[in-house]
Amino acid sequence: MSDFAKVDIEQMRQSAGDAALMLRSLAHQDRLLLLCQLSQGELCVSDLEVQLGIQQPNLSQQLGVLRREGLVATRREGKHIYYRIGDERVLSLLQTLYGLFCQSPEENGS
Amino acid sequence: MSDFAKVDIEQMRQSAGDAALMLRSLAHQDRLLLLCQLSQGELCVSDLEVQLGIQQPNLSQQLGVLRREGLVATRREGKHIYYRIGDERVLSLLQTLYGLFCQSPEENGS
DNA sequence: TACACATAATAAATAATACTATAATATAGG
DNA sequence: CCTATATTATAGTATTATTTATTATGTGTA
Repeated sequence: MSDFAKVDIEQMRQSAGDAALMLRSLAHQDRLLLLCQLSQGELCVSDLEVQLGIQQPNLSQQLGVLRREGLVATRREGKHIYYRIGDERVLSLLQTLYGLFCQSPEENGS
Repeated sequence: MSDFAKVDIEQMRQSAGDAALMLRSLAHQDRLLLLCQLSQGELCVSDLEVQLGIQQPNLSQQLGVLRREGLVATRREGKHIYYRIGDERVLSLLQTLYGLFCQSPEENGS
């Protein structure tokens, strides 16, 4: 409830487009779970596959979405490919979402 | 980078589903703009129509999406229907998004 | 060769968009 | 009251795009 929209409408439109683009990548149960896991550290695909119980091609497809948007980055180590968060803004958003959806209402400081 | 996932995987799945649902409503340029406008105070449909330049039925359709998800609430005053933010979590998210997408990098405290 | 992962190529289902038309509600004028 | 008009919502629809799961195949590494 503070000082949004000191910017003009065209800039707002631009920013809203950018934000919507990122939100679209986040607005997916599995991808959100993936990012949560990765927010705690690097993991390779087979780790994620086990933890989330998603079939490999589907998993790879969702990781591809996140990769193309730059939300995750990768590193190869032998036969494994390790994923990590690749955009700091994702961490900010995850923090906010964690507060809103994963913490019990009592521990809210509002 | 703090203490995500103290919750078990099933709770995470549930929370991720809830969060994804809300994010889907936000992940849309026009709806995001609508919410930004409303974050500064009540507005009626025709106000929004002028400010955003969206045709009335389309606008009403997007408002309907937000209404069904409880993200906005309404109040009738004469012939006009005033919309306002109906879920505090939306304000939190807008704040975060504002910081990430609407402020210049220099004014970031990271 | 076999393992780990990515990509491709679908098919099926679902959703988004822009329209036009019409309905519902409220007020104003006669 | 009755009617007209303004504001908003809903319905119907055609078009297009997106998502999802699958199966198959490709690529890089050991």
